[in-house]
Amino acid sequence: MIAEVGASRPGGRTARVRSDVLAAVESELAEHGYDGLTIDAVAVRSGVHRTTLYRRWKTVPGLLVDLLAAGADDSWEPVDTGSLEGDLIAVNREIHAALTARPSITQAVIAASFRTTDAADALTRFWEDRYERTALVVSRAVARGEIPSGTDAHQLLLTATAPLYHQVVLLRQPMSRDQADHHARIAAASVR
Amino acid sequence: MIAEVGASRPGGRTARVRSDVLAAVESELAEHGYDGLTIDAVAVRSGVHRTTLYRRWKTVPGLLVDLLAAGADDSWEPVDTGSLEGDLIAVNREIHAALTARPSITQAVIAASFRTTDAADALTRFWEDRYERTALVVSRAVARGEIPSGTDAHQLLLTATAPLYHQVVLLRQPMSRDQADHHARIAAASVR
DNA sequence: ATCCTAACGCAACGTCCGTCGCATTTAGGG
DNA sequence: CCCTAAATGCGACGGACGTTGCGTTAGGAT
Repeated sequence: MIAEVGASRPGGRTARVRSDVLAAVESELAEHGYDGLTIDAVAVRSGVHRTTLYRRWKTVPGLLVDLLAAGADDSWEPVDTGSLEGDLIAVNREIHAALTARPSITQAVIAASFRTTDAADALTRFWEDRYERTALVVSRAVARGEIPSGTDAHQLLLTATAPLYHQVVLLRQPMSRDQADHHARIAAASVR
Repeated sequence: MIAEVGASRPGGRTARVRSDVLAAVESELAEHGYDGLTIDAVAVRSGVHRTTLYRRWKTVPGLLVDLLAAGADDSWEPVDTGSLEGDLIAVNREIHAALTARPSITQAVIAASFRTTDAADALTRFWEDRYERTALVVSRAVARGEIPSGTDAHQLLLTATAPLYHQVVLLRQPMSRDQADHHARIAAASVR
């Protein structure tokens, strides 16, 4: 439904159609925002027929999920700054950048996740993967002897990252990079 | 558009229609969830005509906003437990209850806020009001001498409450009351 | 008790959205 | 180079959604 993995005919026109469509989605998103995102508009802009969009992506959330998948880096790892606090700050700055980008694909997918269970599941899986990978900063800190070995990685990452998401996505208020750093420091200090 | 404040004829049938409709919204929400919530279904269940719903509430998000307004307590105040940590735990438990209720009106309004700017604005105003009132726990703690007077109330409340919202609403994973308490304690400890 | 009009009920209409059947193109293998 | 089937293009259809004009009901004031 989403990925072209294992598709029987992934090359040539099919791939071209996909990239055209996803590019159109991003442009439409930038111009009209999520609530103004329409399958028809994407079809017109991309030059791909409506029916094809309905067949391959079904819904607007489906388009955004695929856009997220196309942009996801399978080899992503949290940067190693040499300290837990530094690592958490780096993580928060990445999230900050993703949420304040124009258009923010992350924010669009979040919005989409409230409309179809498919999108909700895709986003949940994406985040589970990301939080799992990010847990590396905790095990590195344990290895350095910065924090005790029993530390709950997820709770720690939640303390660091949740305020950022909450402030920007749900409270819909701006958050400066300094504030994002601040919450990373609080999280780092909470486990010392 | 939303509130009946200052309406020219708020009594009798009009009020009855409103409560019938809002009750139907809650029932439909419980049975079919937010994405299954339809104006037509609410009309049928409530016995109120479609046209009336479109005229008074316009959209599904409009219905949910009014439901939120109807349930909002204008005299709400955070409970005073005698300590900052206790107060924050109490706040988090209220949020926890609101998010895990079935149906959770809060979650439904959050979903609605991604569809219309009206709903987004209403939710933002609601939360601004709540966070402002909740800042009382911070000033009480300052008065007690628990924390320094320059403490940023919003950042502190963000540290305490954001993990709860993030885990349940965005990550869509369960959060125990103990975990909610835990994050309240971290927040309290972060300003000592 | 009577009147006025806000609020509601009702039916019909137009539009938008998603689907379906069929024709056409083209990727990928023989 | 040809053949097959997957993928796309195309037009039309049906249904859901929101709107509009008009008639009816009932709240609130005189």
